[in-house]
Amino acid sequence: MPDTVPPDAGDLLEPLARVVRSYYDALTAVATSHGLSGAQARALIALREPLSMSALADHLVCDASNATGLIARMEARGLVRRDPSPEDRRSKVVTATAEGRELALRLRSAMHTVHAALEALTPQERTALLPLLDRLGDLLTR
Amino acid sequence: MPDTVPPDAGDLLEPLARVVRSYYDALTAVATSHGLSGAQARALIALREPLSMSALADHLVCDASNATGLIARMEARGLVRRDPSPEDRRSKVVTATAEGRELALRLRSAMHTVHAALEALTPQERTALLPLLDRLGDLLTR
DNA sequence: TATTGTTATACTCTATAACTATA
DNA sequence: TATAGTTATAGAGTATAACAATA
Repeated sequence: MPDTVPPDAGDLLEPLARVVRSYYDALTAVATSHGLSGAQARALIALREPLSMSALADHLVCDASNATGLIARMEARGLVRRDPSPEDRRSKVVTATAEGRELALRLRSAMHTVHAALEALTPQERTALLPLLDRLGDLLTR
Repeated sequence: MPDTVPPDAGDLLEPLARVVRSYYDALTAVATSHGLSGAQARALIALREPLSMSALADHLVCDASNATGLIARMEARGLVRRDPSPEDRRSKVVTATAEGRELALRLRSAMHTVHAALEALTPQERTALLPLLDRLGDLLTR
């Protein structure tokens, strides 16, 4: 008779919170090491493809006026550009500059802290973890 | 021959990010539904026990002047109290009021979104998840 | 009339520097 | 001298309301 009493939800909450915190700490450390706020890092990562101001605000889940200020600061720093849309003269297209794209690349690749932790798992652990994470994500977002 | 090719770290990153995002969304939704900012919620949760201003700033990992403004706003709202320390006349002790403690209770118990998702796992899934979360937390924080 | 983006305004969070009172 | 807390100041992120240009 193995001692496999299933843990209750409370037993899982603490280690889950620890994983979440570590994940966020790693990501914000990367952003600030490149002199970016979290909001700016998120915007830059979203700008893989050019986006209109409203599409960007939707993506960042913030008000359009907020996006205006955010992008204005990033434009002043040379990370993005705002061009008039050729299709709709009300609209503007936000594009990452070469410098912005290069920084975004470093931001993405510099998620290596989290990536390395996942690499350090054994193949068995990885195989076991994947469906559990999928399931948990489904449960949390439904 | 089962198709158990172990997933690489990239395969795990996306579902992990989804879990993390859902977790944070749930927590901030709880805080804002009670009219609290994230910083205020964190402070209130930290104040299970009375703390000095500097101990609170340490806990929140922010500057002391930041804690002054934060606690001043919460004090104006009747959530906390600042009393002179009887031991060190330079120091003040921050204590949650009855209203603040009641709100903190609701904040803690209202983590039910995450809790419910964990409850919805099968006993087998919970048993499998716990050691993996522990291991991942260790890898991320070391 | 509705939409896109901006400006004006205001509040919170955050930090640095200078200050007071106390140790 | 060093520490605890505050104030003054500044900048970033956030939202609401009002506005111009365009659809």
